[in-house]
Amino acid sequence: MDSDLTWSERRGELIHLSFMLTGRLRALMDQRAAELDLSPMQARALWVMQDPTPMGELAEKLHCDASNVTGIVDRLEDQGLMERVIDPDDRRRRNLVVTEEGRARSVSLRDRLHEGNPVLALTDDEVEVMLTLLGRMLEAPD
Amino acid sequence: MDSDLTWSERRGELIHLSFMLTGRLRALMDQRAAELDLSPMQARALWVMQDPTPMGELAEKLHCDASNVTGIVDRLEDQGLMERVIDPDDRRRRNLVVTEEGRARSVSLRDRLHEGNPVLALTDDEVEVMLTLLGRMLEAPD
DNA sequence: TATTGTTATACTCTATAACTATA
DNA sequence: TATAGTTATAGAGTATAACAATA
Repeated sequence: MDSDLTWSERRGELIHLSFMLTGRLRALMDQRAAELDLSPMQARALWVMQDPTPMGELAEKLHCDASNVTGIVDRLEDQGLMERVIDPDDRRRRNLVVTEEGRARSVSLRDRLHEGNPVLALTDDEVEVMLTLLGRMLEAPD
Repeated sequence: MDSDLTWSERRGELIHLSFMLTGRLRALMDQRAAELDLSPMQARALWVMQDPTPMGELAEKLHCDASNVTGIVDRLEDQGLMERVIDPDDRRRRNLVVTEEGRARSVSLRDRLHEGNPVLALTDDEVEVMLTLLGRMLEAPD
């Protein structure tokens, strides 16, 4: 069916454009993070964190191996932005807690991510539509 | 104005969700790339390339420093996926050309990026809307 | 025995600065 | 002098495998 081919092509185009947007947003995030002395992964850790979060759970949220999280959290701890707290119920587990300073840094990052964000090109109505579509794309399990 | 505050919050939510989608798409890209023996940056280079592209232009498209491109292209050349061709009009310039094998690898990657892509959660009509909105977000200069 | 997290390793990515060769 | 690209360097991210502590 011809129209089917067209739909397929449209989806291909959408996938391409979504990766182009991803590249832009990544560049924006990394640039703003660097202004705040945060490496890309440190920034993403602060971005996705909701304390308390065990190391392994943070690894999942960052889409990387658990062994990497050790170093990333080490450097965040060095900056006093995060703390490891041993879970009293399971002493193997380290619950990550964002410090007050870490939360302040996270808020600064969030504010800076508005400036120059491609999302600002949308009208208010389009923002609503986009929120709905993003919600549908993200509701599927990871 | 109250409604203004709401719009601002909506945009904040949209920015947050767009970065969550970015994280998902990055993980998907890196995973599929690895299956094809491509590092994340090698995959992105193939993804954004449109030959012939000088080194510096590829650096811009990858949002990274020009010095990094040397190594990335070295490794792509090692795999026979790309070639440096000295520009006859300006012998300082190296034009990058994707080889036939490189193009095949690129097509494989594109095909694999459809499987498990969050974009598949959208209906055909929603895809059309999303294409329009993405186009508006990306039309502004980088 | 299984799980949580760390360490060791080798490779890739990263920006900065100094360099080569062309223009 | 200016530009295109490379090299050197130091730091950060990456997966794999082996390990420690705890369950």
